[in-house]
Amino acid sequence: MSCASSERRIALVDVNNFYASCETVFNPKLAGRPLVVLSNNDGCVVSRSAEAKALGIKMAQPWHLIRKQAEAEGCIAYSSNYTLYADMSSRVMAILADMAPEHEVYSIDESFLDLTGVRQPREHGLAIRQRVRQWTGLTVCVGIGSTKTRAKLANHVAKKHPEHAGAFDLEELPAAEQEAWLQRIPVDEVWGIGPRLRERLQAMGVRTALDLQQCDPKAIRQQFNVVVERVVEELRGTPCLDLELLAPPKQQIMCSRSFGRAIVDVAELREAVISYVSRAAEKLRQQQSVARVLHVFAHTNPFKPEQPQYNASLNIKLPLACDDTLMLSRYAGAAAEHIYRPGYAFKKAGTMLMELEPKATRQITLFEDTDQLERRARLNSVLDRANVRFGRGTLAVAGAGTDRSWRMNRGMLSPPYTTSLDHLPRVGGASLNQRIT
DNA sequence: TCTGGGGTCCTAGGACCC
DNA sequence: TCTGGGGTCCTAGGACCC
Repeated sequence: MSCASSERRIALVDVNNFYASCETVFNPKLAGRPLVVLSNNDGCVVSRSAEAKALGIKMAQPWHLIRKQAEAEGCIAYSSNYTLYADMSSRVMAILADMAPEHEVYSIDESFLDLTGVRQPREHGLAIRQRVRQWTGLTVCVGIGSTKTRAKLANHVAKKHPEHAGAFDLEELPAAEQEAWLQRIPVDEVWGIGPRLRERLQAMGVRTALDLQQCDPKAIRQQFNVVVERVVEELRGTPCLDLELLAPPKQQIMCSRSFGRAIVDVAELREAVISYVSRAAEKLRQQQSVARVLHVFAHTNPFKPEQPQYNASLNIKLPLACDDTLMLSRYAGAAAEHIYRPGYAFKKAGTMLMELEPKATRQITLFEDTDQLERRARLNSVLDRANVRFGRGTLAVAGAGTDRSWRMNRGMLSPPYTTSLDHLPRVGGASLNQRIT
């Protein structure tokens, strides 16, 4: 007995040009203009409006190399405003959660929805699109398929072919039409096929998504590995990847940054590393884990090969797994001093917390001072609450420095429109805040 | 002056053991 | 002359994703 409605249907919903679109929502004058959002330190292009794409601006291009030309063509650049994007993301995700029984938040702007059993999946996709647009001002595309990989492909079609109105269901088509679409899609547009695999596949004559789908999975496993084999199976409609409804806890937590200017002083390197490990510890406590290993690294600017280069890192096994900012800061500071070498211009440093385990089942050691641990836990919780309520960095360990002139550059940052009363958009000349006060 | 940050999974190969 | 073999664990590095 075949019952169409019981077949697995996965939708991939993603926001078009997410960061650039967030900026436009709050500054409508930007609509229709070429606009890019830059990575930290205003380094690379990480999001582009349709008009910026039309100018030929590519993802990940260093801004300083294309700035002159782009600005001459009327392109506007913004520094990335993650506070704003994270808030907009949670609004979109709340809508999606409401429109499907189960969904997986896959990234800041993408979500997989389970539409199995929905009678007209594509119509539902259009409804999702309509609601997100109305409630947030953002535009999403919806791709529907029997596996995650096919949903991704369908999403690609929805984005590239406006005649589908932003929602495309691969499975509602007859087999011949499905194949025709797959044949139009280059193999490296398939989820999981990057530049290296594309090269190897092309050498074998596998150029399109259809070519890859028609490969023998077992042969692919022989020549590549189990990951590529799963891609082929998913393309053929055999699910290998399930929806992950609950995000599993991270296995490692990293915080690293490039500096706004090079650091030559050990005291500054120490400050930077301590401020990064503080942030990492905050994330660690958020997921209620403790870390057993701390990794600290720093390096010079690889893009300046004429300058002396130095790459250093240190792994520290902690005496007990912990989530304590003060303790982690002490070790991170010592590590920074240990890897520091005079005579080098450091451009980037970072910390990683590894070998994480749930705090609840942490192994207790024989000699630990329980009272001290409890006092520290209370201190960290005050730290976290203050920083949530009054903004990141309100309370910090002194070792993280107060001047921080090495901090990243964000010269073109938009206001935190949605998360600060002071920056609510103004209507009729007066902000809500002014009326309140 | 100016080139991001944060993750995951898999594999190969070495160390070590019996 | 002739120099095992299999298992496990760990780590580094590759490849991918957004």
